[in-house]
Amino acid sequence: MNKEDFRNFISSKGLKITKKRDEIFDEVLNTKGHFDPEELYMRLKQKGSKVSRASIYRTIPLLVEIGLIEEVERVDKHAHYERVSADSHHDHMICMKCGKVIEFFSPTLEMLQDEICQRENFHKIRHSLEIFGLCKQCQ
Amino acid sequence: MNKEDFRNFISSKGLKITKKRDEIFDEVLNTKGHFDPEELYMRLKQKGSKVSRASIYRTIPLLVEIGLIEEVERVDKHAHYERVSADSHHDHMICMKCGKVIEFFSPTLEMLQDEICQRENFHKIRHSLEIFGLCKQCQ
DNA sequence: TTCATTGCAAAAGCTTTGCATGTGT
DNA sequence: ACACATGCAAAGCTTTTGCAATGAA
Repeated sequence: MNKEDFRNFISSKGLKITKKRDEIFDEVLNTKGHFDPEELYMRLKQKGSKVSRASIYRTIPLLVEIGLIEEVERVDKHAHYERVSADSHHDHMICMKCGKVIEFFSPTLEMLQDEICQRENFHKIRHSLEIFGLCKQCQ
Repeated sequence: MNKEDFRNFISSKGLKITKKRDEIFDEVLNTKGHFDPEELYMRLKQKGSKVSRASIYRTIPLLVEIGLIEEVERVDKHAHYERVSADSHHDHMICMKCGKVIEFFSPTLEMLQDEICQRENFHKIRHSLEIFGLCKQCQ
């Protein structure tokens, strides 16, 4: 996923390539870990961008549609997103008190899932595992 | 979990056993599957109850605390709850073509998760595993 | 009597939308 | 020029809260 893909996608939908969309795309591309719309907005503001919250909210669905990000979880009452990176799948532990998200990856766990799917003749494409509980600090 | 437990819990917290709390408790006890606060409110209204939304919102945390229900997922932008039934946890395979849901349970998988959480000092309360792909028929 | 509880309506917080203006094609 | 995009402020929704009245212990 690079800017070229993004632009082709935008064009092919009959939409327009604009400065604001570019700024948002770039910022998300540079983002590691989770973010919510407000954080994204603030980060752009700090960099001197003049985007509005409305544009953030209007662009996020496009980024989801093109597969750049996905909605992870609504911890409190707002949405959280995360960049999809083909090379680094991982699962999540989510603290029910402070909302912290701990990413982890377990090859054994992945293999186990593959086995279970084989047994059921289910062709696995992707999965999502979220463990809810209390982080070290909040217990 | 029965009304006796509920009343003891309420009393032991120095709170009061009221008609409204009873009504809400009864209604949740009779609920199968997921619900959100609005649905619960409407169902009570239809049965002639005079509860207010405020009481629904104020009582739900008590029901969560006593373990009658748990927050399942914020699908859209509002909270969803589900009655806890100790005997039947399971995970899901979801067919991306026909939408079929296959439930499964793997003790090994559960144990593995417990281990991972221990390693991170994360106190696990619940989890949700969803595998997306194609079922036997749809491949 | 004494606090907790309730309902109401107002407030709060996140997200969406109408509209006039601006901009890519 | 035309259609889509943008910002702003207002509206929408779910959830929370202050307050006066009510009710349980």
